[in-house]
Amino acid sequence: MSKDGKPKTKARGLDRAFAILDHLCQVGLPQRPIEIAEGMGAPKSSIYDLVALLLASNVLEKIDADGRVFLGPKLNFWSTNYRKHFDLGGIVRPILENVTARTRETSQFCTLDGDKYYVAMMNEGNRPFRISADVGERTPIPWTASGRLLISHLSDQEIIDLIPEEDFHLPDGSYLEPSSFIESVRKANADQFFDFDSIADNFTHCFAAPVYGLNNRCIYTLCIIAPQGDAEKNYDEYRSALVEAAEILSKKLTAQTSSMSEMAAE
Amino acid sequence: MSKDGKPKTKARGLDRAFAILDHLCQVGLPQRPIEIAEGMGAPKSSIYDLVALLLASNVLEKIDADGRVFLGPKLNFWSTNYRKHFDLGGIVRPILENVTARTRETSQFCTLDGDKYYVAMMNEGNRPFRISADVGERTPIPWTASGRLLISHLSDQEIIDLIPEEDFHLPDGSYLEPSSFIESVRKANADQFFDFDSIADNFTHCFAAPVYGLNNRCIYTLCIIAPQGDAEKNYDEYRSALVEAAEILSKKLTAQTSSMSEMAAE
DNA sequence: CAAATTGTTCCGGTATATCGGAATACATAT
DNA sequence: ATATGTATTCCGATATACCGGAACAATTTG
Repeated sequence: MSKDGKPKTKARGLDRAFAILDHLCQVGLPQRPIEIAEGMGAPKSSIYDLVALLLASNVLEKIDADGRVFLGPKLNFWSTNYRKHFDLGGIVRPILENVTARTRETSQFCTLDGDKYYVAMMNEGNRPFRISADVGERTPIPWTASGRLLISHLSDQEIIDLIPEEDFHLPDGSYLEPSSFIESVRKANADQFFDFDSIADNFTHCFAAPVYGLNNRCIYTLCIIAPQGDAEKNYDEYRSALVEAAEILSKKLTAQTSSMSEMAAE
Repeated sequence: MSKDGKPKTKARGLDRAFAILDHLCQVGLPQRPIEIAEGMGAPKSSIYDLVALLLASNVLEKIDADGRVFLGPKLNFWSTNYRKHFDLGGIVRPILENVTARTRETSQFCTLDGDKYYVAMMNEGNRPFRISADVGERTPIPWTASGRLLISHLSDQEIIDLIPEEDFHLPDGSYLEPSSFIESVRKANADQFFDFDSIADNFTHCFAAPVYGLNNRCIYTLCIIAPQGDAEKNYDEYRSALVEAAEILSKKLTAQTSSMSEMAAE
């Protein structure tokens, strides 16, 4: 590290490679190596190297003749194995369907990726409307109801450290005080539930219930996105549907995980 | 590189990291770093390093207090994005269900990972029985009907180079001559179809039809696993059901890919 | 067709990742 | 407790990956 402000340290290939994958997720479209390098602010030659390596292992895939690449089939292979063991998909899908059947609203299965929230699975309600966040799209934690639950195991300081300053600036331009955000986190944890009028639009209401994994940490949430009128009218009904579904899911998922580690321990 | 037979070259972190993921897929259970190192025949200290890095980026996940790790939630995030764009899942699932509805047999969606075949999606038939290969399990290409189609774009030499010698030894102990395997590959390609009595057991029959991607390469297959009696009785019916489904799927998937690359090109 | 611009490959110096082996921590048996 | 065995961390030498910049190729523009 040099004496002035520039750390000037070489980035590790692994981290850069993963950053490429994250970058492509964010862009959501195939890109050429140079676009990736510029988009990430990374050295060109390194990105060319890494893209070639990732193509060779099929972690990236060449999409067109112009050299654009995107997430590759190897990821599908790994995730097929991941999902086989935790069986997200098989377990979660019917539960979402059940929630939507009971409430007729759009239901989602959400979790964290680093310091962001994302929707891992979605089940459209009977009268679908444009949802703020699409499947797989990373969204600032404070913008979401689920976010309150997903970080409730952290201390105040850890929360402050985790969440980037800019994520407290809500999409409507207003600023959410970290302290009042943390208050809502504590309340969500106490209630094992959180709901509020969506801050991404002004006509929907979000309900979120925690799904617990090992050592009772909330690792996923189930949530419902409903028009505010419906939400008010059916509040108790929706809330209990969601909480019950989340409890069932917690049991099923922890059963999975513990049976797997027992098998590993022979 | 030393003078005797030992190349003695350091492995690149990326490749080893990916090898760790592949190894865990193969084992199918959480493992401790030392088990991974020994299972892969890799240097211990390197594996400890890499496992720590992969844990930090959530590509691996700590499963129990003994330090066992397994595929992590980051893979789920990436694959959520992968699947969102290619929408395997959304497109393939109903097609498999349709095939199974028409034939009442177990249907599968298969592809390659490196020099091995695997089942990426499965739909159990109305009277399920134990299938030879589970979802996500890597199987030698020559053991499968789909394998013939998935490599049919390769030259004879490329096929020989790709497939490890030992994969021509079938599970029943017999040896399949590469030349006669290649013959069956060429026939499969000409027929755009392949079927045979399963070589993993002696009571099922496998049908496979090609799903084509860009430049008309067979990148996936649809297949049916049926009891031999049923297979014979309903041969034409099953075959056409599968071929029709595969054609529909080819169209849908290529439409996806090309629309994506058009968007990227603005 | 030349010039300018943009995209890709090549190359070499140096920061650093890999890996053998030693040191240490942990677990189990004596 | 002590001994024995196993798992993990630490450490340092050196092979090599990363990256700046030059060379080269492709594409667009005048």
